Amino acid sequence: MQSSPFSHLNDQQRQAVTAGLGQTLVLAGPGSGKTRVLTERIAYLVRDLAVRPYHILAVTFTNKAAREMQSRVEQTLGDPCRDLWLGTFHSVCARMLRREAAVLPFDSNFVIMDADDQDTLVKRVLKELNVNDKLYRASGVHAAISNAKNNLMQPKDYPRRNYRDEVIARVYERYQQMLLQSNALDFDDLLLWTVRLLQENPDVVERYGRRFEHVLVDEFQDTNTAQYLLLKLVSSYHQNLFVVGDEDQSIYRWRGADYRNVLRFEQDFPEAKKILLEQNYRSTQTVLDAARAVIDRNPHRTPKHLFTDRGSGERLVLFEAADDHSEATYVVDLIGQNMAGDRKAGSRFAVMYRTNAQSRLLEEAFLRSGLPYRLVGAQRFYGRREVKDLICFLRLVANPADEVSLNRTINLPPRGIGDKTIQSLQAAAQRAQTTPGAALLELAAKGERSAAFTALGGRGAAMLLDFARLLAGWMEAARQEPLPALFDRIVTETRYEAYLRDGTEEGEDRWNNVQELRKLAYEYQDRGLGPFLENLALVSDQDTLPEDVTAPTLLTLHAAKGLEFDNVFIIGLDEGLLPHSRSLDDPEEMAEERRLFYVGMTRARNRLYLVRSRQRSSYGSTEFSEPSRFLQDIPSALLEERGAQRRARSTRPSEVQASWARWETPVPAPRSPQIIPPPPPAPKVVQQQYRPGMRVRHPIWGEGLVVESRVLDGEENVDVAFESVGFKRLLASLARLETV
DNA sequence: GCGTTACATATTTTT
DNA sequence: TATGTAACGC
Repeated sequence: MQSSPFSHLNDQQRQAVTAGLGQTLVLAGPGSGKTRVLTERIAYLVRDLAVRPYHILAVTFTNKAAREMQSRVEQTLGDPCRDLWLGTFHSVCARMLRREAAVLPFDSNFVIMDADDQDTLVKRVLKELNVNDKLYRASGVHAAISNAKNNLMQPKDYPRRNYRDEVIARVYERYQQMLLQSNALDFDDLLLWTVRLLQENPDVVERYGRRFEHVLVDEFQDTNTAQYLLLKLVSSYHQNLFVVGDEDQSIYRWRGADYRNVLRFEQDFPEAKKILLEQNYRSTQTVLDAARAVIDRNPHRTPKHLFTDRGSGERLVLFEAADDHSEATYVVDLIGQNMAGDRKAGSRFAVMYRTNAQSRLLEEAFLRSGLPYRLVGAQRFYGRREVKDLICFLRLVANPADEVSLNRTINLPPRGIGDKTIQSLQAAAQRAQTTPGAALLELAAKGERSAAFTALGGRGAAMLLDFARLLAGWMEAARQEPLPALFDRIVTETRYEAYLRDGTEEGEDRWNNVQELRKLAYEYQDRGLGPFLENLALVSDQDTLPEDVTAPTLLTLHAAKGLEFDNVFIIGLDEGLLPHSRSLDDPEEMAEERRLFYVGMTRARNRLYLVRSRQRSSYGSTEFSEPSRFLQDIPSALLEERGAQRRARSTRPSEVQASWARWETPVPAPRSPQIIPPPPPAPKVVQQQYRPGMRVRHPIWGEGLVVESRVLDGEENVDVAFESVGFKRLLASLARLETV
């Protein structure tokens, strides 16, 4: 059937897959088949160019993407491809660092600290250095440190422009010291140390450079400075760097991601080939046009003209609810009606929102309606206290130098070791030039008669000795017994079960989570403790989510990236929420909010519902809100308005409107000018000249298509999609438009 | 050392 | 509103 091996690809995709040597930049719009391009490219290299998988490195951001790519490559090639080095940035780095630990200031069995641990550690340093933690909030300092690391700044490089910088630099320095003392790296370190490793060791960079004949990267727009440099280093020998991304889907700026790496790539490699994937296989043209109208307003991007052969499809629905309760009810009712009793149809729906807090009213509405739902993200399995507790016990066993884990577990469940005792242990360790963990183990080895024991003195010492013996026993068990046995031993010997199961329902839930974790440990019994811990640190929750493929999905816009659904609801389209109030004063952040909305819109295959509410309660108090500025950018020809205003005018409410009307609560009379609903359209004093669908010519921008035209304040406003510059809003009286 | 109460705080969270 | 943290008193 397949005459050519690439007959299933479009021209642009084929060009990308078979691109020659050197650097290649593939700008892939949403739904344009970028995963397919990446996997086909790998298969092409192996099958047609006889590149050994051993010489290929492919990097992604998520484990999910890595797994998917791995299995698709295997499918295409019909070979397990074990030598292919494919993984997330962080796992690839961890692997390299463990291999090359000989030239690094830590052991190959280092532990990886997650965001929680980093926070804990920052707090400890703030306390230790007597920093005013009201003025220097841990989260802010942590962010500053993380930012510095992402930009490859070490403590000594930290710019000290003011007193605050001075403080942060001091905290950073001590923080870094403590990590190394604990034989630990945080997420950012994985990247930072790898870059340093390659920069400072010519033989190492040459070894890896020679090995990786081809380097491929997914979601390139989300790379930070460290990752960008890493890619350059690792591809420095063969110079075959193939990156796929989309500036318009960069939504992790706040984590150091910089979509401008796309521009930097073009500057650094002027010879690079650039390929645009613009054919969309997911959405209707209406959805694409609406999304484009929104994203085209962002500066500094490559304009893209997404098209589809799926047809124009239905208009978007814009619904304005009276308050946030009816917003949620509207969504759930509509989903219920559309599912029409077919339980399995639920998976075709997704509800997306800016903040996790918004899921709550939705959940309540789902519960009331009796429909099942699937919530992505919100409370993270590994973040749960009891799960984290046990992970820390295990981490301590693997690496007794880990002070964060030691501090967390030493008095867990409460066994009479308080702050004071911990402090004296720390002091004793410092005197002996060792870590508290090592001091404990020594205590366990020598017992009551040791000098260390007497030095600690009194009741604290006895308690410490108890714990030290437990720890020593577990370490022995870790050497002798399989992982699940170690796990059980820890749970039993700490009486953790009794501590959790306090008779409450919550206690049972927590205990169940412990059982879940044990199951996972069981799966790792062949690989052992080290790999288990690394996996816990580097694997996200989405990977372990129980997949109920039949229920509607509730998720944040961030979590939605990379997914698609037949019907998408985006709720909370209000100023202050989307765009979020925190991004109002920074144009870069505002541009990111726009991208976030764009990502959400382009998840929809068929129908897109945009929902807002005139009033919503936050932190207990109720406030009025105005429609999101992004809504104005969508040509009204693409929208079907439903909801409060529309209902007032309509003589015969639709069934949907009738159903949500039950829940609607009366809107209090507006009291201040800014909450008065938009005025009714001004009376038409001008005859409309342009209609959607007409082709027009502009003296500068050339030909374009009228998407929408309406009369406002006696002026005809025309929205035109130009082939050259994209979307523009013009005044008919001023712009010298000609009809073609 | 531990449990209670008052109080501040509040995006997004691939790894 | 709800949640986590800090100070307080036993």
